[in-house]
Amino acid sequence: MELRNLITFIHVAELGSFTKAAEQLGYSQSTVSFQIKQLEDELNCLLFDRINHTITLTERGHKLISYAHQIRALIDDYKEGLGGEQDLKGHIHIVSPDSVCEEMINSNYIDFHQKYPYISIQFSTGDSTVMLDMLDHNEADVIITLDQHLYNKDYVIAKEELLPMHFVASADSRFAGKKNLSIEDIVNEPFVLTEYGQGYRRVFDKELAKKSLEIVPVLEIGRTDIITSMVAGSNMISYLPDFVTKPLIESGQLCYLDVKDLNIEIWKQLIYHKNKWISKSLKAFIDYVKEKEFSS
Amino acid sequence: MELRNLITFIHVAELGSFTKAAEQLGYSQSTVSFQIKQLEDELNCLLFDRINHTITLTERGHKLISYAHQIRALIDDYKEGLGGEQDLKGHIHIVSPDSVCEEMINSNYIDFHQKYPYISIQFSTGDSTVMLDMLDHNEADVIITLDQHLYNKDYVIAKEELLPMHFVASADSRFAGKKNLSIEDIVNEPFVLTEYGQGYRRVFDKELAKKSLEIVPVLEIGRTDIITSMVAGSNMISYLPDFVTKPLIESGQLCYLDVKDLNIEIWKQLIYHKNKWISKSLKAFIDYVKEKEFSS
DNA sequence: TCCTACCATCGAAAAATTCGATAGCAAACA
DNA sequence: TGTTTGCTATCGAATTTTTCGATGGTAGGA
Repeated sequence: MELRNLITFIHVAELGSFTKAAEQLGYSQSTVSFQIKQLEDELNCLLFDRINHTITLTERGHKLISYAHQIRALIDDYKEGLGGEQDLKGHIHIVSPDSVCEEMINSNYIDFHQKYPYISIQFSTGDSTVMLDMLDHNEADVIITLDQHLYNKDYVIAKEELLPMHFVASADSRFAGKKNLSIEDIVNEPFVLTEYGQGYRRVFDKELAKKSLEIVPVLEIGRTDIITSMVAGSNMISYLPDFVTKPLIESGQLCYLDVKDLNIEIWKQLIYHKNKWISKSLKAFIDYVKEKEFSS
Repeated sequence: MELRNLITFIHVAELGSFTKAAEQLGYSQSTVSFQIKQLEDELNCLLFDRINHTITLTERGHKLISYAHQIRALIDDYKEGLGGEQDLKGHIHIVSPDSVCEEMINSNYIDFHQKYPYISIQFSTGDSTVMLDMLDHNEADVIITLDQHLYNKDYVIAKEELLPMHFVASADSRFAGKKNLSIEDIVNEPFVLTEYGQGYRRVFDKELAKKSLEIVPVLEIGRTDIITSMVAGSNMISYLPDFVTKPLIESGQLCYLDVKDLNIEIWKQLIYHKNKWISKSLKAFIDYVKEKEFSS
């Protein structure tokens, strides 16, 4: 049974005429005859009595009408739903480094939820490798990386920005206020860094390696809030994105170290897979993140 | 949107694979690809994400699944309903002369209703001309005629029988018991007959005309129960089918007149239009009438 | 009686579906 | 590391289905 035939059937039944239905549908009359016959053959019963060139629904025809209407209604319903607001239901999985995740939840998520109450969001954290893998397996809808500048024809970069990075120490560190520090000056200090998997950590190590240097941190931990509070209360040094350290800088607990000779570019990138179907919900979310999470 | 594609879509979604769906449905894999693409093109959205040769339902795909299931369920439901008992719902319009109608209602209808409680029946009365016209306009499902033997390639005679006819008078009529009456003996007596439209009345008049005779009834009335009771209580004569007069003959209120020289054949025929779709209900009814209303 | 309106049917034309073959790609395997 | 396997996309050809126009028969109205 094909929908085309059911639609024709509805028209014929409503107009009580094959000919009129054909006109209305833009078919030839013989086509309508054929389509109805097709239905009748498949259902193995007559849908219309044809007596003296007048057609009347049979009992089964009558019953089919009601089913056909329901079917058509379902399809219309679905198609209408496609454009409508209720398309803003759904589930979105976003994966980002812990720091970004935390910031998002703290600053923006409530707003978003109020604006789109029917979109459910799953936040996960992961390092760049895992995140890209998740994109490849369609396990994440979008990811946010803090890493070197990524580019790959399989991915769409929805938005990106260069991320200021700083060495930070507690405000009363012996390096506080010193100008023109070199990386060599601090390379043997106790460091607390994010785990190696984290994008910017890897870039950091690699850049040091270029200078034949290596930093072995005394502590590695993903949670940047813990790192900053540790740095603030000890003589340890860390290397972190500005948005992480800013609050404690402003409150005077941390200070930047003026190290100029390490040239690292860390990008914050909002990425999804090029083959990903962007639902309305997802689009809303991406737009939201683009606007709120990225400064530019 | 065609149903074929929706069905394929359901299979693909359930199996999570174009290839497996193709096997299950007996299509080639390319056909399945094509069908899904067709759906997607029509709906102007992706139903599946295809990332690294693995497919996952998109949000819209997910929603479509639920609609598709509903649609399939409706169709299955209709098709199942076709064979089942619930097909024994319906409405039947039977038209017959008043006498037959009355007999049916009195003797058989209750039985039928108990056997098929969901079939609603409309009894109408009409004379032969009207009844045949109703068949031609699909206004009656079946008719029962009391008339000369009817035959026409457009009609199906479901059953027929020759109907004994008698002249009747009250038991104390001066003709009672007389043997070998001639039609001429009674032609000028007061007659009460059914209306002219009634089949056997017309046959009767025509047969008389062949003998250059005419009977002008003092009363014409369709209701045969009234005719018989009038005849029983007066000196009037009538000409009626045996099944109408039998009860009063048996109770001794009426008697047959022994008129032999009027050769009339009246048939009781159960007729429907050859193009009429015979629903299960209608078949049940026809079978019932064949068995109960016809002696043979 | 002619004319119009209606549906069924037929063969031809057009459109669609389907298939098989092929390619590209990733994952599993050796 | 290279090979095999399993998956989907795509292409052109073959096939099937759909559609059309023409024709025929019939009923009803003018």
